[in-house]
Amino acid sequence: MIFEIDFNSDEAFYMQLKNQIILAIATRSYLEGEVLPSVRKLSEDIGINMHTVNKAYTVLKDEGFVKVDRRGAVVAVDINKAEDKRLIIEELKIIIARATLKGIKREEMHALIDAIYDEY
Amino acid sequence: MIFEIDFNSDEAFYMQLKNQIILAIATRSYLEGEVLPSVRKLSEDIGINMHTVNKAYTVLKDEGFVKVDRRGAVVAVDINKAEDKRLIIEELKIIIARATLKGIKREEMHALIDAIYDEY
DNA sequence: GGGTGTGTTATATATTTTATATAACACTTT
DNA sequence: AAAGTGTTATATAAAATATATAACACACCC
Repeated sequence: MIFEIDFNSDEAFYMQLKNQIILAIATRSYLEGEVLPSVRKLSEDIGINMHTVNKAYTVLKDEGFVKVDRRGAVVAVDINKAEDKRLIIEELKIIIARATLKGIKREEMHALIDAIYDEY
Repeated sequence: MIFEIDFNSDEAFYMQLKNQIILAIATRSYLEGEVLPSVRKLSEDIGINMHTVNKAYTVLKDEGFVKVDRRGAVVAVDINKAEDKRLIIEELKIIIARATLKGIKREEMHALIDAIYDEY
């Protein structure tokens, strides 16, 4: 799996990487129990600092997507945490507010959701 | 309409305000053509700096939700901008990746979407 | 016409966040 | 033993965020 940092983006590097890893897990590019690349290896591959990769891994751990031990960062999704779900719904409200105002009707949104779920 | 800043949140003040204003527009608390509170008034009301409110307004302008003239910031949603839609879809992919991993199934997501659309 | 209220711009300062660099530590695996 | 893990510590630099004070150009109203 190749991750890529957009150095011109205004999104923080660690956040870009975190999101790409979440997408990789959702699309089964990484399976439960698999070990992510080491912070040193990945930082070299994508051209950012080791500590920035480490921050991405730490956030992924805090958000319940991986567990980290001496072997490395292992995919381990912590499901059914009420707090996670609440946060997701809050973010959904905002993005759908934007979507409605930008002319995305309910039916189109459902179609988008289905298309995305089909990839996961 | 009352906006409120969570001073303990790790989300930037201008971003909190920006999102609350978008929600207010989506829920018809502010209608097309209405003037938002002045930057000075609103900054006093919610307890943050004038320039921070101004930044929220500027971002809302850049994202096509208001137009700003000498009268103030007027609600004026710029619909059907392809770039806006593309960005929304990108963000949807990430949030739905998180949702699926956290156990939110397709049917539940559709239900959530409907519930949110019902409020708009 | 003068006062008030707009957004806007400029300058300055302080804090926090982000990113990088180097080094070392404790532990595991080979 | 050697190499590879995450982790911690320290340091530095740049960018983002937030605040403060002041002024400007314009619109509106009494």
